Amino acid sequence: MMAKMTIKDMARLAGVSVSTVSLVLSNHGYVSAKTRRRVERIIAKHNYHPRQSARNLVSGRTGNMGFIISDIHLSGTEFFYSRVLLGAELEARKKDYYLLVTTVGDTFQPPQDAPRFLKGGDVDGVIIAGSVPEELVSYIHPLNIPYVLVDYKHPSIDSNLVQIENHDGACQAVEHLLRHGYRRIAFVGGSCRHASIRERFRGYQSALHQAGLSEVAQDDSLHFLVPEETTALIGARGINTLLDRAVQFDAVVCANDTTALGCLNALQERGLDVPGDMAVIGFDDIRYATETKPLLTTVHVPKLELGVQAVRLLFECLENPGGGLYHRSIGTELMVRESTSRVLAETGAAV
Amino acid sequence: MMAKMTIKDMARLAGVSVSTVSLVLSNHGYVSAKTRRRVERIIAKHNYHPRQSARNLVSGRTGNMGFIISDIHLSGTEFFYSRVLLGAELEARKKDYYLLVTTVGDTFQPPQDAPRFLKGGDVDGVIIAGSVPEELVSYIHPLNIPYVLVDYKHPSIDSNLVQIENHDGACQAVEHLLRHGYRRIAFVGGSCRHASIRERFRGYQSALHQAGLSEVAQDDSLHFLVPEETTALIGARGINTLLDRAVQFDAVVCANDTTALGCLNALQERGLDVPGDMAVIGFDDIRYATETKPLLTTVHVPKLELGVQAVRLLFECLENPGGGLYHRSIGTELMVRESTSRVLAETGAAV
DNA sequence: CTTTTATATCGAAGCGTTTCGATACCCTGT
DNA sequence: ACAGGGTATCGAAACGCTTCGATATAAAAG
Repeated sequence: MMAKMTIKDMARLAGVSVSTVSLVLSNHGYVSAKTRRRVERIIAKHNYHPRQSARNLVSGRTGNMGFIISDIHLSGTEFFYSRVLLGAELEARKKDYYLLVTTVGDTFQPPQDAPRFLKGGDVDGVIIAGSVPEELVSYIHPLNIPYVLVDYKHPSIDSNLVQIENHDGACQAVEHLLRHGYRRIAFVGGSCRHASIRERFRGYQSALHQAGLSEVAQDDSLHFLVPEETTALIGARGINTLLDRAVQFDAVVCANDTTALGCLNALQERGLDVPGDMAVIGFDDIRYATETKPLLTTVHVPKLELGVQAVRLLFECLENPGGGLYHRSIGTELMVRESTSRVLAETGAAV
Repeated sequence: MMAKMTIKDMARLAGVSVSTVSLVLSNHGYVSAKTRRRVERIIAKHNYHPRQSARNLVSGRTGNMGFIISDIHLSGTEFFYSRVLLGAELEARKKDYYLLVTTVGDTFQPPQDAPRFLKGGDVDGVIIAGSVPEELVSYIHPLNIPYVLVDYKHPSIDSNLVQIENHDGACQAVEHLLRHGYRRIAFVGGSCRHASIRERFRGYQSALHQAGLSEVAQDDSLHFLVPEETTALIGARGINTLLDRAVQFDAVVCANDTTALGCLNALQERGLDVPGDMAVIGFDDIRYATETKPLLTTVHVPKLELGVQAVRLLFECLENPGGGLYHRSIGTELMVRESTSRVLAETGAAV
């Protein structure tokens, strides 16, 4: 169609200088109301938009932020990080930033596998969502580019962090079960190398301690923890393992919802009723939690909010360079649904 | 740390002109082996990388492609489009392109809701994954910017397309069921406004026709189709509706795996055995298909490949402007697992 | 009525690249 | 010995924008 309009064209058409048009655009210096109107009309009429690359060139910033996620997390396990991405996008959009999304595999060779935007300096900051190879963090850290980790933590490097209150969430879960009369509470989960999962397990333990049930908290025959990525299969295997051990338990806290789904299936298959014979509680509140039978009681994690806060935090780093590290904790909320309502069910029956 | 290195610094350090460094970088004109080596050493030593915005400014291109996906698809339903995104990213990376990811809601008001990168001309092309508001396509189409639709089609506007061979896939599914002796085959699905789902339904019908079972293909009491987005709940509702109609059927083809999961759950709850009493077959081959009990037989859709092809197609458009429209069809593959293996099960029992 | 001060506009430099001639060299072939 | 062509290098313009003075006018202050 027509050639690309530039700021020069706008200036010519409006009968003013290029600088004036720029001032109108940026709302910076002095421009008379009359001139401003005229320029704005011309701009609107020709649907002119400044070229970002030109702006970037002079401003030195890029207007981009990198979003790194492991390929497994993006598309392999659950919707969790997609929602974090969505939240980040929405927030970045507000500040007119673009998200450059890239993925990393589970191995990471420093120079080759590094996202291009890091080498090229094409981003002003980076968000890393979920667990990634440690080497990635070690690589980025000395790069002197602001970055924030979401739901992940490097074992030795201190970074900007947006975290879930996993400990507290797991406590809520256990306390809920205790309130409903469950006492022998098991824990099932995969991915125990992930800090979040470990925190959940600790939260589970400390809530039991608090309640004077230390023998349950300590009883490893009630705990199924494996290093593999969490899948429904892991959950099923966990439940079956515990049941085959012939230990007594009447409830199970799962490391996340995916695991819980596996538990639900396995229990159903073995003819056990949930929540009649056994309560099941998840963590994350992914969508399937509301599509199971029975509906899954779980600890809701505000995933969008994680993304939003990550972006906000990153902006704070940008505006305040050398301002130390920030940590942000995002609270959880217990969603009571059907998989734990033994008491409610009984009450219901009594009515 | 140290200030940003520029091409000038490299030139100075290597004792050559800026243009020579540029020539080395781009591998274009004549550079003596000796000079090239020297320049390359300096570049490597200082870890210099050309600023993308400067390059873009002069080249006129942006090095970005837009990736638009509805927020529902990104994080609401299934992993399907996340994998398309992943495939697209991997392919774009090969050509040194960045993906600018953005989402659209289910309503779309032309100027305000339009992705910024479209207005600002910050992308060289656009990929649209999954169904989006029609207005989005109407908006982009006249913009004179190459775009390709993945697994979606505007009702009246002709676009570059990457499509799934839905019709064929559904035929494969039905033929598989027929081979295994199933005859009264139902169809359950949501989102029937989506072209892909409709094609699957048509494929289902035409395979039945081929087999001389037109009365099944035409019998609407065997078909459950609703306009809502597909969820497991829809699948459960579908199965229950059909069963409550008291029509005879021994197999069900689902519009996608999510629906199939709902069917599986509902059937189990009603005490029906799969595949003993009823075969269930899905479409898409999402990860949960391999985590159900029984494992779900389904039509595999190569999701990564959809993304890869979309990017390739977009590049063809870029290299060949005004070269007409391209259509690409991606084939499917039947994954026979447990939910349809009545014959195999019988055989197994007989052994 | 002159001196400040605030307001309005503009020209030009500069951001970091690529690319288009221009220049200079060294061979070859005649 | 000289035209011509391949090789090697460079200077300068251009890409589209922001921003820093400079200049000019009008309003406020002395």
